Amino acid sequence: MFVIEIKNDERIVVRRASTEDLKEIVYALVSLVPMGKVISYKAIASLLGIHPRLVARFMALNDKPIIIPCHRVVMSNGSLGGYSRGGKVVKEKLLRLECVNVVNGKVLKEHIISGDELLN
DNA sequence: ATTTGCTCAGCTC
DNA sequence: GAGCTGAGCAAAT
Repeated sequence: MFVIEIKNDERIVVRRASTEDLKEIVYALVSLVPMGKVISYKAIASLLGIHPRLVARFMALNDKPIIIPCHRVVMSNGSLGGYSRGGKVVKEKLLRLECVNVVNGKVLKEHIISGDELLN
């Protein structure tokens, strides 16, 4: 993954994406997930060619708790995964508020979108 | 459904 | 630089 940067003097530089870059990109992607849908850590990770755990880490760091809907990111098998602010219980409640069905601690398949669908 | 082994970026020392 | 720790994954059981 690379980023293209345009400097003030109009020079263009291409460099490998730094951790900070990736973090921003991940947040941007997550905020694209619509209400009533969720996406997996893995889907995001494979879009960017990074490890799913790194995506999870970025969620945990989470600068902007409300603005970035990290509750819409779940495990690839539908299990909830974690949530730093209140745990799974809160995460599940938030999802329910958005009309996402959670059964036995798992999000139903129909709500899970792929990376491709996200980029539509 | 549950256990097991793999993973790799970040954190700590 | 080496070792530990996960908001995970996938295969085997």
